[in-house]
Parts: sequence; structure tokens; C-alpha cells
Amino acid sequence: MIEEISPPLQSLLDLDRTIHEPARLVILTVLSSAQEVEFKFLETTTGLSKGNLSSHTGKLEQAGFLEVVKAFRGRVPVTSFRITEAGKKALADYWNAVRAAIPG
Amino acid sequence: MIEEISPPLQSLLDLDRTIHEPARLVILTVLSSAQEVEFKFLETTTGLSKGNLSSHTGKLEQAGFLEVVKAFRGRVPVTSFRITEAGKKALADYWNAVRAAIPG
DNA sequence: AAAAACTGGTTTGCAATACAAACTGGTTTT
DNA sequence: AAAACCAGTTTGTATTGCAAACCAGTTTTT
Repeated sequence: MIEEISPPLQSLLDLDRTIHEPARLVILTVLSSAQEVEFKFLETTTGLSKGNLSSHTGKLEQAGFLEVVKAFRGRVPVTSFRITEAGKKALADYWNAVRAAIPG
Repeated sequence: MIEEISPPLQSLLDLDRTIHEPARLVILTVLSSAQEVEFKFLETTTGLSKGNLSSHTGKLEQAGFLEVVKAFRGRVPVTSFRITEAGKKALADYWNAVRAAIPG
């Protein structure tokens, strides 16, 4: 007779670590509520340092959860991000797993 | 004019990292639903390796979120854990912060 | 009664992270 | 043309999460 963990708790252990990181969770959440978001905007709204923001968005890109749009505003480079369909799904799945585990 | 992050998102960035780790979240959750829980029980229910379990409970102890009870059953050593009041509060705070950030 | 196997956990070694400081490539201001 | 600034990237470091190896003892087998 093996004791088994309840499914909600198991789902916590199975959470997508890419999304579980708070900085990336916030980034994806912001991205999910807009068509396209600029680097600078994310920087000021989240309070993350440029360095962190750069590496976290890099990981989200690698995971296929966002895509990077490079452009120029006049002569000045502007980097923007869009969440992908995979990103939307992963974020929704994440919240569903968490919701299922919340007590009360 | 500074754009500010919404409080729910800020609270994600402020999550207690000790609790945010899924393994520890699960451990604390199990502990919160019982008076006292044995190492072996945690091992089988969570599926965590002994090594992980040992180090995660160690961190939770260091944080003051659980206390360790060492005893013998006959001649055999048995380690058990209890969640502390601080642990209960930290866990409740954690879920409240998460709940506030969940969309929908 | 030795040896072997098992129990209950801890420690160690390592690969992966998150973070900010330092840097790069260019633009604008002085 | 120097200095300051802007948009982001790369680098260095300290911390981690993980399982393998280990340790102290107990029980089982031979």
C-alpha cells in the first residue's frame, strides 16, 4: 500500500519552472494583457533591472513563450515583446494548476 | 510620470522564495494539515528523494517555518516535523498573495 | 556470529539559476 | 569633439535544487 500525493499537490511539483519564476510570471502576465510591450515599459512597470529583464525575456523566448520584435524609433533601437500562443497556453495552464492547489 | 506595477503583480515579485519553491510549498501544505508528520511519510507521499527532502526541510527549519522532532520508535530513529505558527502565517500570506494575482 | 542487506536520514558534488555590475554600440547634448 | 545618455547584452558571482554517495545503526541471512 503506497500513500499517494493528492493530484493538486502533485501539480505543484509539476509546475513549469520557466513560468514559476516570479519575474517571468509577471512579464508573461503583462504581455498577456497587451498586443505588444516595449522593453522600457516592462523595465519601469516591473522595476526589474535591465540585466534581469534581458535574461528573463531571453529565457521566455527560448521556451517559445514570447517573441522579440526589434525595431527603430527614428534612429533609436526599440525592443518589444509579444506573448505567443504557446506562452498563453503555458500561462493558463500554470494558473489552473495553482488554482487547483490553493486551499480554502 | 512613472508607470507603476499593479499591486497584485508586485506581490508576485515579493513572494517569499522559501515558500515559493514547489517542494517546500508541498511540504508545508502537508504539514499544515496534520499535527505532526514523519520523514518517511513525506518521502512517500511527495515522491521527493531523501536528499531533497532533508535539505528542503532543513531550509524550512532555518526559516523558522517548521520544527524537527527526533525520536526513536523502538531502536529505530524517526524524524518528524511540525509546522510552526510562523510557518502557518507565511503559508497563508503566500496563498493570499497568489490568490490576489490570479486572473479570472 | 559474521556478512549482507536494509533503514533512516545527512552530506557532498555539480549543473543550473537569478541577480546586478560592467560593458557595448550607438545617439544626443554640450 | 567630449561628455553624457540610451537601449539593451554580457559577465561574474553567490545561491540554488538535485541526486548520488555516504554514514550510523538495525535487522536478516548464512
